[in-house]
Amino acid sequence: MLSERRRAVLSALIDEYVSSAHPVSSKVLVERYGLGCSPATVRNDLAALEGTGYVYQPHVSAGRVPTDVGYREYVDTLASEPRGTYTPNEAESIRRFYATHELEVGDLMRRTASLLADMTGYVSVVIAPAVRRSRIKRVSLVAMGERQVLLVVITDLGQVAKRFVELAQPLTDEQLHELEGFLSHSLDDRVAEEAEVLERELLRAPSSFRAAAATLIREIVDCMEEADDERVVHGGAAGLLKLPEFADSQRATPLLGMLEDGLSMLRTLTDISGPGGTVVSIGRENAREELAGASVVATDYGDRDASGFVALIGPTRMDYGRAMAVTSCVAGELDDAL
Amino acid sequence: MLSERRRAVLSALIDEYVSSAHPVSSKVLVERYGLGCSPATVRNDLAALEGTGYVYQPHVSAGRVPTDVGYREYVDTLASEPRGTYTPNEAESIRRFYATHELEVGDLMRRTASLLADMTGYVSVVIAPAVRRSRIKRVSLVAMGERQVLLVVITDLGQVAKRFVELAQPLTDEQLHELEGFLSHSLDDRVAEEAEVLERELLRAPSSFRAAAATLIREIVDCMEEADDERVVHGGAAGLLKLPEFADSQRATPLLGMLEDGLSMLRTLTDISGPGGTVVSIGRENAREELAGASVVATDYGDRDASGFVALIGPTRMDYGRAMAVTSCVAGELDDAL
DNA sequence: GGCTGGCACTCCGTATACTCGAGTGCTAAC
DNA sequence: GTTAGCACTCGAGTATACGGAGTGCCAGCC
Repeated sequence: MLSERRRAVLSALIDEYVSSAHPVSSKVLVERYGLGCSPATVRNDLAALEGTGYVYQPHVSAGRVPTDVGYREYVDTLASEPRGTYTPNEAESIRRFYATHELEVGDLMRRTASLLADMTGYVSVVIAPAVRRSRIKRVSLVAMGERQVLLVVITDLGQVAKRFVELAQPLTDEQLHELEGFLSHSLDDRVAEEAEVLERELLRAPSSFRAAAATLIREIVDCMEEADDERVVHGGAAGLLKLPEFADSQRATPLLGMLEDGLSMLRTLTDISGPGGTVVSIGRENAREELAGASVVATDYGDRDASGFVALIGPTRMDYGRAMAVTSCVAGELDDAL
Repeated sequence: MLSERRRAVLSALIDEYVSSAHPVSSKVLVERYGLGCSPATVRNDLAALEGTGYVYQPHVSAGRVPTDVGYREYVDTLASEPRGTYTPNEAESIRRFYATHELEVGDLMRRTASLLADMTGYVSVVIAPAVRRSRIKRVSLVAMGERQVLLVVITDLGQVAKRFVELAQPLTDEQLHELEGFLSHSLDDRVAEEAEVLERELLRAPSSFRAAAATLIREIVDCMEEADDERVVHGGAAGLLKLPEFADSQRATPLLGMLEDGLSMLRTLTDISGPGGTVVSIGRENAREELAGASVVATDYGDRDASGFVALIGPTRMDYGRAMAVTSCVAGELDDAL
């Protein structure tokens, strides 16, 4: 499809544009990227690349800028012939970052988000493993009033879901304790998603608190699902404004607004990424209008039991090679950490 | 000190500047604020106010803009003669917002932050009650490996502190269960701050796991203190960019950066606010450079057992009356909710 | 056929000059 | 102490001119 040199020209143009943020001229390409031909030749190639939609000219006497399609081509070639875009030192420092000590999931996510943002200057989004797919390890019932109980569910990853529950009938401390034991024991290693199974367990409950157990099992499932709404952590939002494409605050507002709404971030990212390693979604490829000028690089981590995503959001003029390398390296470390 | 009319002129000037964001002329003041005198007279007053440092002129042929000192004067008079700056409807809708249902503290904080930001358009910061001052209600120990234990502490407000702990010696499930019971029972209603008391409890522990109990009590205190680093919630950051003073992203970056660092927000706000109702810190009055162009309105809530802050951060050109009214109304609702 | 040097052309960004108008300070009169 | 009148200042907006960067195309060359 694309001749060897044209591919090289496109690649050089993108590299240059990524670092300079200015339309790239034929002269610069020849001077800095050793293409072994004259500017005039490169101009012919650029005209051809413009014909196929890979680049465009902001105005007649300007250099070329990559289009979303151009980036897509670039990324696809990149993926097939990966090259190291960070130093071994960086990989090593990521490794050391996670080696420090065993962390509880929430901490792990927060620190991961900071690490990603600090390393790249882009916005990072980290999605923790779904609580409703984690194995229940403990159910605690803490009496808070006459009929009020604080329900706390602890999972195998150390995640916690909690909620106040109003019981229909008051229970004595002993009953509550017994109920807690019953729930902890019979739900041990169970997953909220298999709700029917949980209901079945119920039949074994002593009749004295079967009604309360029924309420609680429903509440457990429900509050674990609700806890999932808060498994989105992000970092580096302030860094966004330092990038020229978001220096105009009008361009940045929609994205920052979206970032604040964890739930919509969650949906957007799950739409983009499947369980298939690193995924890149460029500019208008994104379904959401807020991401029209942005690209997302996402990598999944974990196994079927506990999985989530690690993502970077930057301008379409993003260092894709580096972003992909960093997210996959970090995802790999998360795999190990879990 | 300030003559009756000059005070009125300053007040009118600030009201006008707050809503228009443009330097205010003598003419506008007379026309819109019924000062009952001519523009020339107001000009004399303005010149006097400039002499005392309450207002300044960006350039010779511009109107006047309030200084930090001017705002301070305005706020102090405002505080002594409060006037309703939101409609009864709004107070009612705040009340209804909290009446919906009993919430766990984390949810309560998040929703409060959104409410404040939505109502005012400023950035909101909410600080949850200190975990280390809350009463312990339950200590859960969940075995995660040979010697690894997930420690979860639940407090009377439903807050949770957790951490992985590595025990020196492996314990059997029964020992762990017993230890959990011992800790839950002997630390019930205790506060992490009274660490010495906790240590004393230790002497009552059965010798079989006294060593483990010692480790755990230390970890409990420590992780409750650590949990306090994360009790800061904020909202409305994206709204900041819509304000003309932060439209230039260079001005917004430092503030947004600071907001991302929960710990430094916590310190800053605790420095500003004491346990004394609503506090206002204007522009350069703030110790931190990042807040030089911003004002903070903070109100404390809760009692000695469980207290925190509710704050709004906006430009110095802030609607102080409204901000103060809204924060204190919300703080009052939080008082009731806890 | 593909590559290259030369050249005319386009259009952006910047600088300069100019005008208009808003708002002031001052003065003199009430 | 207040006010009307007036000269003055300076910013914001508009028009104009200019230099330069970069292209497209053509003609010649390998």
